[in-house]
Amino acid sequence: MDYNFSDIENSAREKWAKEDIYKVSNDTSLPKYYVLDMFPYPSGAGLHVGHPLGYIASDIFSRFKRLKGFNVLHPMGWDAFGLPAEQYAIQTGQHPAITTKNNIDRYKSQMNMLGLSYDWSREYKTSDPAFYKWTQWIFLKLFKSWYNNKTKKAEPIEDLIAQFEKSGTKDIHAACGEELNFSAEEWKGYSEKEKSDILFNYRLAYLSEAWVNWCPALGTVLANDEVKDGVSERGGYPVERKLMPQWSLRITAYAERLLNGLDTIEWSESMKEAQRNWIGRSEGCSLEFKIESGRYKVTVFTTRPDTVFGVSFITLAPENELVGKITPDSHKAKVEEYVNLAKNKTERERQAEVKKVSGEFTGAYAIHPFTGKEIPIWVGDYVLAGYGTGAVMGVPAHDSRDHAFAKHFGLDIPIVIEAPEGWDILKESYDGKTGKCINSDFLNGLEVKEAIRVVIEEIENRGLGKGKVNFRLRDAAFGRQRYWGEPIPIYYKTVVSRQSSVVSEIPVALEESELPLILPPIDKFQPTETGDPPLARATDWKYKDKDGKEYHYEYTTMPGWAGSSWYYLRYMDPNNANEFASKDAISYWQNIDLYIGGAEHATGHLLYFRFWTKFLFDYGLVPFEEPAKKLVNQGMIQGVSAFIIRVNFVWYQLKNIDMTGAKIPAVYISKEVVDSLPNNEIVSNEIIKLFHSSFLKLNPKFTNKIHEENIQLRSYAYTNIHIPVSMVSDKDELNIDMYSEDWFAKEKLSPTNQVPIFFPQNSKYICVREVEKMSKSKYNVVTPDDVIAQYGTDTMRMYEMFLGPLEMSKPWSTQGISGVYNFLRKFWKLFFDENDAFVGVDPRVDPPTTATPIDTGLTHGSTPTATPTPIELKILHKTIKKIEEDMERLSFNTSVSAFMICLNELQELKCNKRAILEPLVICLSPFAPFICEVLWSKLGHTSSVIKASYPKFEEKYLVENTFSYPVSFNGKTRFMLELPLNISKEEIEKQVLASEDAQKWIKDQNIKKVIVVPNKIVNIVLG
RNA sequence: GCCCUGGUGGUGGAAUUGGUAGACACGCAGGACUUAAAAUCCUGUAUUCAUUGCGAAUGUGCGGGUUCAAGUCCCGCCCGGGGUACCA
Repeated sequence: MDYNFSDIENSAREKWAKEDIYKVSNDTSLPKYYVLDMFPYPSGAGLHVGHPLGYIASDIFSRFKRLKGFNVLHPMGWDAFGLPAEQYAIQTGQHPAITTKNNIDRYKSQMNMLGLSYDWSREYKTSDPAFYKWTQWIFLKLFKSWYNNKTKKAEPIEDLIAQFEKSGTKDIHAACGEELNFSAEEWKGYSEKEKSDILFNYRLAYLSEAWVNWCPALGTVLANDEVKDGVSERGGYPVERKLMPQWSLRITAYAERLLNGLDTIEWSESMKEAQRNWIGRSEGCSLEFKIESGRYKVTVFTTRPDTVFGVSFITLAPENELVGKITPDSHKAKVEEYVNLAKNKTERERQAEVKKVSGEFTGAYAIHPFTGKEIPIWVGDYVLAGYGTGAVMGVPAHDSRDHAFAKHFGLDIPIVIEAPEGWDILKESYDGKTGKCINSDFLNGLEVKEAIRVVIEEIENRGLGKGKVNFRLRDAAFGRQRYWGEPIPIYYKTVVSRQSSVVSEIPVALEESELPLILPPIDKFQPTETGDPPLARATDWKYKDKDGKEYHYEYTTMPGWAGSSWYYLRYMDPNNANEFASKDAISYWQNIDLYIGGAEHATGHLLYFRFWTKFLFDYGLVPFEEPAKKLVNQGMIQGVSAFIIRVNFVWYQLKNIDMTGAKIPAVYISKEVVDSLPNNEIVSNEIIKLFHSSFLKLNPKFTNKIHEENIQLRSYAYTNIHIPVSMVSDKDELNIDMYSEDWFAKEKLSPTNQVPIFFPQNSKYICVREVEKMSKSKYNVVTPDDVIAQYGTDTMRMYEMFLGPLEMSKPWSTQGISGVYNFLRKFWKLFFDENDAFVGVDPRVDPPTTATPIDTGLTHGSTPTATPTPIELKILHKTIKKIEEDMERLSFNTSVSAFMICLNELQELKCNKRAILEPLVICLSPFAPFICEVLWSKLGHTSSVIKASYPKFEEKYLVENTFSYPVSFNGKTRFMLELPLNISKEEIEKQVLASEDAQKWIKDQNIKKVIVVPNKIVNIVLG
């Protein structure tokens, strides 16, 4: 009986569907284990071969944990809100909900094809009101909270209001936008609008005028992590800086906890580092400089207060409010011109001009707090408005940017640190190097580290500033001028101010009972003519109060990362209408034990979902501070693209069609062309750019082939590569001719269903191979569908694991897939005898004598007739142990090879004993569930192999009484010597030295030393 | 620039705590079966030299070092991948 993967898959699928095998219960006494994949945004392209890498790994691990007796939560859902669906809607008018649904269906069928063991009864999509009700609910919770720096947690805003009413801002240590000072009386005197504005300074979800990343092409605001190199991550459109009212989340309040929490979780070092850098904690102090005129003062933040005597100027950010206030009339025109110029620059221009020094003298001077000297105040766009105080003290001798600035404008460069050797004091910053203060009054002679401590003390004593910790992390922009997202549950109440009778709007939160605020239908997805977000188009979408008065809702929607910030909790209790998840469900499942997903979410999702978890923790809504104990980032499977540049093609008409009904064209490359391919065909990006106008990009199958064939150019003759006709559609430009069938005859090739593209000997071309992220626009996408159709799911699963370590990125290639396929075929054959019947395995004897853990669901018999030999048992238990160890460190590639080794050895012994093969089927089942399920039932089990128990490893079968010692001389291994295990070091040494082989190597040389490491090695040092 | 990663045969990769480098697989070469091909099976396969057999030397990006012993640890470089970028 041959290995027929499609029959096998069908029969296994049928069985699982009947038993609803992946259903997970919350109500169990078993220990829990939570394995989660980052849920995907279902894009139009479907899954490509890169997606399953993580899914397969987590699936194998889940199945393994189940065999080990855990109740495993392994769910999947959909991150359904997002930009692409809306962009598509704008272009086509098709509602994003429809596109999204179609895409989800496609994804789901592909996932099922991969045999992923998700409990689909827990599936949801973030765009479903039953789900986003709770996203809105958490938003409201944030809106109604402030962060108390004293208790280090979020607290209800009512408590803060109560304190304001009692004693104003006295003794309040809150995370806030700016430090405010008012008394209880003042607070009580404020208008409703003023109170609302003040509270926004403290709320964790707040509305404020903020500099945002505005993307005109997308018509929306983007978060910092959605902007790359000054352009939008999605689409690559230019991004500008714009001041506008903006919903934000006060993630900065959690900066310290987000940073410290990293030490408690098992994430890769690079991931933690990326988050640490993004949070960017730096210690230093604030320092005030009085301005000459006396009315104003500048506060700077510095990490190097020890260099305070080296300050020769102060620079303000162009956006700093002080600029307008302190600039004397004599300098006003020039300064304003500069400020406007700087403000109007796009992010990209600003970044591109990083190395260009620009600035303007304000005409104002500050007084040095220690020397009393006058210091000129400048404006410069190298100072960022959003970081620290938007002002820096210029220490040109010890900071490279200040140095460049001073040099450019001819300012003084006083040296205040003695440069130790190896430290280019003008160019490099201080990073743990040592140096002593000079020309610094009371700091003279002190080490940098010590000087920082002393000077901060002095600054604090004189009331000039205080030691401070600054974070690079900014609050997260939370509003998008978009339709396809969660509506923000806020409406705007109009109020008339008592004093001025000015009408203003106050944002008011919906009541919990009014949730969800449902996304209304709209006719067009563009912004309105007045520039309002698309939601302003919604008709009959108003908040009505008790008196029937109508107010408009917030028009912006939540960003893509809102739903994903808490989604992992919903799987625990997905249909709960009263809570985001019940307390019982959360306390059973706890946080994620293993989280698998792409590393590209390092500073986005992975930071936000830690933030939301900590927030929920503060209210006792979840009993843990970190959402994921262990995180593994699967590597990216890259696409390979080939570029054929300046080439003449010869075209052959399609004749046949393949089994799916599609025409399969192919490409032939002549021997001459291949022979002349440069060995190193990977040309740098520079060349690609140079030829950008004249190359044709080819489909990945073609590319893989080029990749493979180049390796073996010597024996290379011809290759045929499938290539979609659409890919060569610009054939006119490529001078493509029909080619005759004679040519095929001559070349001994079959022209059936092939479109040959011929590279004549004299054509000029360059072939370039490029490895990059798979993307539809790059024509380098390979879907798992084709691979599965050809080799089956079990092969696909094992092959993706066999490619290499999970975390490593690698280009996709099917080179080597036959190794895995052959393995499964041979494994299958092990169960059948020469007559192709499933009698190869010995039957069991009726009636059962003893119960063993592996005979769950057995219909007949229990004791195998054939007794396994010690060597067979050794092979089995060696494998059981190895797989278990590899699982612990998620080393799936080595487990696959362990199975191969095991099979090779059993094949050698022609072993077909039930006692060996039955446990092996269980071990292999997480990797190749289909074949194992079918073999399992052929072995006589009625229940699924999924319900089996992982075989118990028995050390006793591996015990050896001899060890084969490698004996080396001066570190070089010369021969092996088999010795008993239980003899002493001295005895080993004696026996080794006495051996014939050793004598041959020693001859008359002097033995200096003999190192014996029991069970490892013997090394003899001669000389 | 800074931070993180990685660099091992023709290829993907293995070597888990410093202890036989190259497991496993692909590819390739030779052989068996076959009219032939495919499939399958067997043998070989790091490099160089030697080859009648035995062998020998070199070898984990480069240069040093520690050690009886280094792919693994230390110092200094080079190259690839990812992140970040006036963060004071």
